[in-house]
Amino acid sequence: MQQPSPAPRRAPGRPPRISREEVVGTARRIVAEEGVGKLTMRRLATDIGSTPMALYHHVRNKEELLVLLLDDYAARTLRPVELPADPRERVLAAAAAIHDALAACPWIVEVLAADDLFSTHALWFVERIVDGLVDCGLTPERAVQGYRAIWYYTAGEIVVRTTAARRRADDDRPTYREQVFTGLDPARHPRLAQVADHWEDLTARDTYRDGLRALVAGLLAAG
Amino acid sequence: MQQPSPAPRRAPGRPPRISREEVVGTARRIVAEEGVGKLTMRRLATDIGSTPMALYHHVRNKEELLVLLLDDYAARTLRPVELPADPRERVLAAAAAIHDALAACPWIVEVLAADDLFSTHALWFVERIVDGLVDCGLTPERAVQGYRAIWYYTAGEIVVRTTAARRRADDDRPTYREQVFTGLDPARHPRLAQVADHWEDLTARDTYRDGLRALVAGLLAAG
DNA sequence: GGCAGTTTCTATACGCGTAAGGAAACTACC
DNA sequence: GGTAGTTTCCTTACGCGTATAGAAACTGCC
Repeated sequence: MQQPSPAPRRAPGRPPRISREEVVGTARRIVAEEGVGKLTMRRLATDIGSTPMALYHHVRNKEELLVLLLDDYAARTLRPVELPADPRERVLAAAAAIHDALAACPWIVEVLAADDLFSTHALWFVERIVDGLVDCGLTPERAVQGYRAIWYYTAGEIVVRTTAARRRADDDRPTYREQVFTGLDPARHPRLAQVADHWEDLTARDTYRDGLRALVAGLLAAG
Repeated sequence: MQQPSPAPRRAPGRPPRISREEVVGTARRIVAEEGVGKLTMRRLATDIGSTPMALYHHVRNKEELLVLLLDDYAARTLRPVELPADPRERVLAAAAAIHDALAACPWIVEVLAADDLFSTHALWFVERIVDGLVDCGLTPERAVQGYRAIWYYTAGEIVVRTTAARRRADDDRPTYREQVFTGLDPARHPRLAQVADHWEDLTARDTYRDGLRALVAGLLAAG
């Protein structure tokens, strides 16, 4: 009977002085304290007490670091919670939970544009969404497609809104939207001209849940 | 009776040697011939026969250049077309037209995350969508919110899909998705485990129009 | 002609992400 | 102990976007 493999025999090669956890943890601190704009590989290296290129043995590149940061964030904030018993409401609540968690930390926007399963720690919610859709009568296949539609809608909402907000922030010139509406020809675009005055208010309003409800209703009706 | 203002009197200051149109046009050529990855301010400057910083008098920064490029692209491809008479089908067709045009040039993804009105030249389609929703019985306000939901869904679909594709392209390691699914615990995530095998196929399928149809149906039912 | 005023272009420099290559620190085997 | 192999770390360097400062080329007014 030989030892299977978990022998704690030291690995060959130079022993590491920093760990992936330390990299991610320090990065999280920098982001939390000074914003994602201050997170550079060079800064991160000096904070850890190492050199920039040393980081690349623990993290493939900066993008992967950001993905790990998002995963870390999800692990800390996304916890299984009490969800409604009614399946449709369960879908809505799970999607809204993901949405609100992501919307609360707007720095991940670029990472967000990642994939449909953005984090292991969000899997619980994904499961709840797919499960709820199945309980509503969808086939598993259609439930997955429904989940994807919800994810597109959610990710799109966050990406569009936060990048628009960011541009407004570091940019004092008039919005592209404003330019469009001032030069609007009521003859060619009567509907838009009609709502031009309210547009700003309408877009400022948070209508994520309304759209989500409509999307889910449509998905269920189609299935 | 004095001349109103369109006197072609030369403006003061050093006469420009390059124009914004030339900048955008050359940028378009580079992108078309060698891809957006080859478009750098330095390369653009040498192609024009100028210096990098000279570009910044005609374009605020690279992001604005990309926005202009997108606008230019929209101007060339988005033309008013024959749309269905039925208002709901009109909404679907207009949204799909925007979607297909954008999906066909995946380099704009970051720019896409811009705003709800991404280009003057898409206004015609936006008008058609809002107008169609009103004709379906929505109030103008709800029609605008409906348009925004459609835009979120559309932009999200494109952003998510193209960045996922890009990552797969310049990355031979297993997908994050694959990693997640291999380590999936059927006890905790029965639904996901159930569809794990089909997931790859399901996500490869283009379900944009299905989701769009569901979303619009839900929007109309709610209004 | 000369002297503002205005606009455009150029030179230089900074910090960024990271590719390439070599030095350093360990294990395993002789 | 010596040598080979392996992993980690450091040094250097490249091209990127662009901030800053000043030179250059024009107009209008004296």
